[in-house]
Amino acid sequence: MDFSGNPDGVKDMLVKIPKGMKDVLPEESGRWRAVEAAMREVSKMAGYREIRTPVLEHTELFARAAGETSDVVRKEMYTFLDKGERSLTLKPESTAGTVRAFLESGLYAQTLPLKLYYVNSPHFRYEAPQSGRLREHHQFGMECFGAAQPSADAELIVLVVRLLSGFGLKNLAVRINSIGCPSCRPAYQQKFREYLNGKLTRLCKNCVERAQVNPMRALDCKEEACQAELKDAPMMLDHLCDECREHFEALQTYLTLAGVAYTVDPKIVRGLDYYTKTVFEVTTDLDSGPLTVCGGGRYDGLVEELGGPSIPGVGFGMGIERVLMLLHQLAPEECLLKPEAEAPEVFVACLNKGLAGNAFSLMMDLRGQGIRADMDHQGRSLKAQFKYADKLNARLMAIIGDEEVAKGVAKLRDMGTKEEWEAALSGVAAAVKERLSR
RNA sequence: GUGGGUAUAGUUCAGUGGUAGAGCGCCAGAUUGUGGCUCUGGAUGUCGUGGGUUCGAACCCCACUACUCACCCCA
Repeated sequence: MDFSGNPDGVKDMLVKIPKGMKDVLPEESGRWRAVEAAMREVSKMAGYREIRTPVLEHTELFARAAGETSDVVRKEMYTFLDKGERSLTLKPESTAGTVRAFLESGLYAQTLPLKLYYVNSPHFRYEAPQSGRLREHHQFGMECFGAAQPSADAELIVLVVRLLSGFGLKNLAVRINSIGCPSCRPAYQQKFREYLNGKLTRLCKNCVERAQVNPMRALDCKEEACQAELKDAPMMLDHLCDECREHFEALQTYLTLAGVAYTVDPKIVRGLDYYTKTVFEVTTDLDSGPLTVCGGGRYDGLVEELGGPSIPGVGFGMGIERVLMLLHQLAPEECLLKPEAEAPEVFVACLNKGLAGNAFSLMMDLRGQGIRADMDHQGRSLKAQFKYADKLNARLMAIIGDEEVAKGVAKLRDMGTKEEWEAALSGVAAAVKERLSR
């Protein structure tokens, strides 16, 4: 690439992807399509249907849904004013937009539950990028509206586990918790806040702040000192109301019925304020520590919070980049994800440029009959065409020289076995299909 | 926001003051109708940017920028 005509520095901006963004190159895109296809398939099997919501929403929507005190809203949103002075935000998560669409389109007036999924939904968070954490990432997510029963929570968790293990992923841990509901959480929060207030001098700066705005966040603080102080802290699980406790117990019964292993982790609280009752995470252990692949929970108050009727919801989000990252670490024989074949089935070569037209016609004929075919566009020598075809991983070659043209045939070569034979031009497609089916 | 690390060919990187290097990749030839292997040859660099020290800087010093990892938080 020649930038000699550009002033200094232009190259850096012009041919430079913005921070935290990533291109999906052809090398990778097949894997993306394969995981997306699997996600669509499991969704369909469970009666979930696809929804696509815009990348932009009104800033207020996320502030109301995620909660003003959440880190996402406080410091990680991509927010800007458009030309009409409206504050818009690139979505940091998809539940809020899904609820908005659910309400705005009147979907709640239809038969419930309504089960929705999205796949490859782009999300943006303005934060320092690092391994497994980009500013733009993509999520597969499922949301179920109007299902108050714990079987709906369990359905999602089981589906996630089966999806991921279907890819060949192992060492996945399902962790669940209940963070109560408006009838039991406030009393607990008061109690917990009082506990924290007695320890303020020994907690980290963040936890002191949390004690005021959102005390339960202190539970998953990574500071060892804080964890030590929290050892005897009151836990939400011990303060659930009857309804929440029964819900949580039933969820565990369903998971057991499905044969899904899980652990109860009373310290999972999640970063979004809208969750009620069930919260869960699916994590995997990397050298660098645990990595959350999927997180979700129940949000029975969210639809109402956003101005709709009182309709319960439950859902999750799964980071597609993270799933792909884990698949990448698997040994080839462990990875059960099979991207579709893209290599040419036939590469059409010609002996000299004068025969390029014949090769072109044959290639087009093969494509018309559903065969992936390719040819050289650089005027390469025959030898170089072989090398090129080899690079492309072509299964067969069809060679056209002056002799072949005179006889009205093409010479076929199996690139694996080196076998060669002739086929009449009109019968090349049939010969190729016969060979490929072996 | 806080703290590390890195920046040299298309790419991965070596090079600790004195001629700009290697592997891989790319192109060509050995093999004028045949790929993978081998051998031979070839092209490709303002050594991130700006300043300083020095007879001399890719190398030492300062600043800046970018990237990257970790913390925080999350998918």
